[in-house]
Amino acid sequence: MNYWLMKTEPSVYGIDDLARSRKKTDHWDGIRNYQVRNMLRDDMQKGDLALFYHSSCPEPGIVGIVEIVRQAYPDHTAFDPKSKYFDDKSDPNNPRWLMVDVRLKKRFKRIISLKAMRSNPALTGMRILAKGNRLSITPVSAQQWQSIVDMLA
DNA sequence: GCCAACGTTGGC
DNA sequence: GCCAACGTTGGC
Repeated sequence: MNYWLMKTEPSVYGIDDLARSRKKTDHWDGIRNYQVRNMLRDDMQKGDLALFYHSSCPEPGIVGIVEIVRQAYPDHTAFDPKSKYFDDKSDPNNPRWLMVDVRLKKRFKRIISLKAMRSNPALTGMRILAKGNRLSITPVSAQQWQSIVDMLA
C-alpha cells in the first residue's frame, strides 16, 4: 500500500468535477510523461491513497484524498484524434499511455495550501516541494502522509 | 505575463 | 550519443 500525490489544474479537472461524477469515481487520463507512466504501471496499486492537489490556480494546495480503485490500463484518449491528449505514436495493440481510476474519499473543509506545506518542516523533502519538480504524480512517504493528515486538525 | 527548470526532439 | 532548440509546467 503506497501513498501518492496527484496534481491537476482545477480549471481543467478539479475536485468538484470528481465529486460530481458517478459514484465519485473517474479515470485519470492525460498522463504523457514516461516517469509518471512507469510509476503508475509498476508501483501504483488498487487500494493506494493519493492526495488530490490543485495547481496553476489562485491558491495551489491539497484539497482532498482519493483512493486508487482500478490499476493501470490503457489511456483511450491517446487513440482519439479529437482529444488534446491524442498521440499517434500510441499503438492500440501496444498502448504507450496508461491511466488509473480514482474515487473521491475525502474532501477537505479547507485547503492545505502550498504555502502551509512549505512552512511545515516535517514536509521538507516532499517531491512536490522540490525545485523544478514536474511530475504530475509523486510518491509520498507514510510519515509525510501522516504530517499532512495532522495539518487538518 | 514572466521565467526557471526540466522533458523531448531531431540534426549531426 | 551529444546537445541545442523548443515546448511545457507551474509558482509567482
